[in-house]
Amino acid sequence: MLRLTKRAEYGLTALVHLVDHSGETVSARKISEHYSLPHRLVGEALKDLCRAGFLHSERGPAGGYQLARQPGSLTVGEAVAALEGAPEGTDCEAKALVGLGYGPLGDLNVESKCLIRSPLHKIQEDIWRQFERTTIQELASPEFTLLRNERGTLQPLQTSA
Amino acid sequence: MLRLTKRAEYGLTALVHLVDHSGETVSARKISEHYSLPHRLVGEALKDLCRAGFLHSERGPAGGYQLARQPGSLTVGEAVAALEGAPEGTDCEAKALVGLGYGPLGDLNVESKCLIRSPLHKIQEDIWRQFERTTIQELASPEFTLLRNERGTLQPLQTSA
DNA sequence: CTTAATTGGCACCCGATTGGTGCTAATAGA
DNA sequence: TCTATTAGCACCAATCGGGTGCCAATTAAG
Ligand code: SF4
Ligand code: SF4
Repeated sequence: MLRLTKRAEYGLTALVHLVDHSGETVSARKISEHYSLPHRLVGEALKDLCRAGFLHSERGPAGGYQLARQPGSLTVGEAVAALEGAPEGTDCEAKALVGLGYGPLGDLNVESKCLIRSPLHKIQEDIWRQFERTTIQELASPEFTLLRNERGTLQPLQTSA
Repeated sequence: MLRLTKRAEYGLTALVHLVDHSGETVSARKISEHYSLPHRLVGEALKDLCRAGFLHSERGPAGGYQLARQPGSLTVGEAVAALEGAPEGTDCEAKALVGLGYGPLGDLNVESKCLIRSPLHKIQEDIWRQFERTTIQELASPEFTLLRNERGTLQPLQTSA
């Protein structure tokens, strides 16, 4: 129920690992052994991410992968879409308005103009919007989330205890 | 990929329908016919919601279901958990802190203290947190979302166009 | 009392999805 | 040459999920 595929999980794990080892060239085997994952599947996920242009690959011994984009600009949504496909084209009038620049981008509540009243549809939209505004940088280093919310209502936990 | 089950979809649809027909007793057949859904599955979903105590049921002809709770206090998380099960017990130290009252409830960013660095886990948590703070009232009447965000950064879309 | 329409509960089937592997080619360092 | 890697794709087996069958219990209507 409501879970990402293993392929997506492995891909995101690999991405986080590559963020943490920025600059290095890491092979699929290294990553799979580090997290005790089936190395062939990790390889498949990395291939997907490479095909999508998120990684540089190098063959041969001492080959492997590197990040090809800034981790702060690569969103979870893009990664998941590359790994297991984006949800079917959910285009409606409300969404078109966003694309045309009406209303503030990012955090606007599209639901207020939702036309087809399918609760499932709205929820899918909610999830996907969250994916598209979450970067793998935030995934790897949660402290970056605070930056994104500088204008929001979120407050860091008090560690005084 | 990353989708709710049909059972959850039908259940949420039925809940929204019951919100819109508050006070009435609506049968599974009526709902299924209204939305062109397989009526047996809608029935199964309604049974789940009834077992969870979210609905009152009445048998016999002219029987059916009614909401047993205020739609503004019944969250999507509760409904989905009853319909297709909650995610496995994701309890960690960071979450325990929330339960003990450290930090503001609701919108705090638990990730800043996340111990096990599994990106999948964080994402599941993100989604589930959103579920738990979304009520079926908001699902049925999006304008209620504005109320919830009165202190937030969200702005309603300009309908001037 | 009989009938019909509903909820309640559960088992079962079948098709789709998915986790995982096999196999082969291309690349490149030692 | 040998080996370790990526690239690509097909394929299998197990699980999951949508949907149905079946029957009992309940209750309104005739
Ligand atoms: S959920 Fe509503 S607002 Fe969002 S794309 Fe679908 S119809 Fe449009
Ligand atoms: S995602 Fe992190 S903070 Fe949330 S429950 Fe899991 S370990 Fe705890």
